[in-house]
Amino acid sequence: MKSDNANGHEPAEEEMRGGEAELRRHRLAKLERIRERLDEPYKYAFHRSHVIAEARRIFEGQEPQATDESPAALPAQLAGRIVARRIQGKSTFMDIRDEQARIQVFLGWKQIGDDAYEAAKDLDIGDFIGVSGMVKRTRRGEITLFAERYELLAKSLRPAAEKYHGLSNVETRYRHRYLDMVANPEVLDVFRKRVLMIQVMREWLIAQNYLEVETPMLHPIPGGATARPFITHHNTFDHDFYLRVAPELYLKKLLVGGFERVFEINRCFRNEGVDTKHNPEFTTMELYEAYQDYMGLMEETEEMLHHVIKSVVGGETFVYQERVVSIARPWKRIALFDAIRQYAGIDLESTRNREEAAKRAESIGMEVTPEMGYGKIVDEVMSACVQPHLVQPTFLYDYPIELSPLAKKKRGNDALTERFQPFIACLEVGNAFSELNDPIDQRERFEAQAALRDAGDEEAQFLDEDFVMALEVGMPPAAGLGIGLDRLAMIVTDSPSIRDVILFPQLRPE
RNA sequence: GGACGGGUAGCUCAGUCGGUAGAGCAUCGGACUUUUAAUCCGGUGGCCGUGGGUUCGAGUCCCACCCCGUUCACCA
Repeated sequence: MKSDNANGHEPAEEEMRGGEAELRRHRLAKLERIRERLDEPYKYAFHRSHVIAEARRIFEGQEPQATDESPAALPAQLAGRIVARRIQGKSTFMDIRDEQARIQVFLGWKQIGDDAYEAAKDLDIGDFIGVSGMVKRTRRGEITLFAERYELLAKSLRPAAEKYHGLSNVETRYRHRYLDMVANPEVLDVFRKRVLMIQVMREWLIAQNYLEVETPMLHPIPGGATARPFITHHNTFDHDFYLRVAPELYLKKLLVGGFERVFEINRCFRNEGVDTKHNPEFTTMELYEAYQDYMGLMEETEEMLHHVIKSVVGGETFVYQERVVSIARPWKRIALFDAIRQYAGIDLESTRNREEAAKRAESIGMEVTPEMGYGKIVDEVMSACVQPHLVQPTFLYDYPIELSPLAKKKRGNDALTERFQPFIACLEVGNAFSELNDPIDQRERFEAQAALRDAGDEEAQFLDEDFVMALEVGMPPAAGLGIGLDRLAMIVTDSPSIRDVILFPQLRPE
């Protein structure tokens, strides 16, 4: 059983072209030799005395002064992946890396013995090894683990990426993220930041007495956002379901049921285009707070985002794509129509007539197509003329009612809703409003959406009877907020593409 | 879906006017007992994204298609 299972008839070999197969054959031959020496190349465990960063830190702490006679040394057993190797006759230097740090390992023929030194020739870049010895500095000052013993912990059969340029092919980086992480360890930092960001936000919400809940991903009726859904099928019900486009309606049903502060951090799915700001599945945080309105929530949102971003970037300013962003409070707040007047130079508020709005948008060079309604025109002007100016954190508020079928009308202005969106570094990172809790109004809004749908708008929302029924049971006044966590992760990690902050972004299947 | 750019060795990339497909790194062999992008000598490694076409001859020119990126459209 030991030695006759590694000689090369695996299907993987057939998929490889010449050079790659040859590199793999070399490693398989080494694997074979290792087994012949009765050394299991895939170990079960290894006891580390320290992680590498810790060993380095302790060693640096006990280093003697330059005048001191005896050199400092730390006995240690460390483990990691071999990331570089410099063979020099009867001595060899290797760099090994664990999750946090790297360290140089010195293998000396005299120190580890002839057989072990010879066997070390079957080690490759990419292998995991465990090494016991003393941490000391070399003559050139490099902190180094001088090996007394080493053992192979796991053999790598695939060649490593180029040591200087690394792996830069974006398709390979996204399709095989593990290769990206191995070749470009700074990628780990991006995802650590993303994880920290979500963790800090969750802790903040829990500290504010929000209850974290989970609502369905499979929806009989897609709701809570204007978006095209994915369709899936349940076999025993013999019924189609939709992957959720938003958790909104379920979360509001929980307010009806009696919870007063709920949030959910989870995936949403939208069957739409893919680009640097959109992945088919993405992560949002949605919260709902009873007895609150949008202005109160705006204050809270600012406090939360400020806290989260500061915790992750370590200060009140950071750079996103070469522009300096300051999150110092208070953040700028501007009504959507004021922003349009200011940045686009046109007034879209004084008319609610679609044709007039189209004419004014066209006057500043916007293209307006026949199927665009009033709300859509406003949205387009905002995206084109206002959004590019919102480098510093800014809340836009009071959106036209056409764009917001789930938001409450603005007090004293039926044409607007009490809605706001936070923008940071010109990215839309969220959406919030005073939640519509009038079931009659809500039904009318859904009916307006149904009319849009009949007119061919595939993204218009469906009438959700159970949701309207819930409102009829009675929902307290409330404000709700959604934050796009992938977008926020882009901002705090200075990533130009959403794919850089999603571990396994969706690509066309090979 | 449109426009533009890209796809050549395991990785990073050259490839001129259409004339035998290259480099560095990795890998293999040799030298080397303190290197760190180690160095020196020698070798292996190619469906040039796929399929057609033009041509005596195509990595190179033409057509179609596939995949990736950017951007526009749509959206968060």
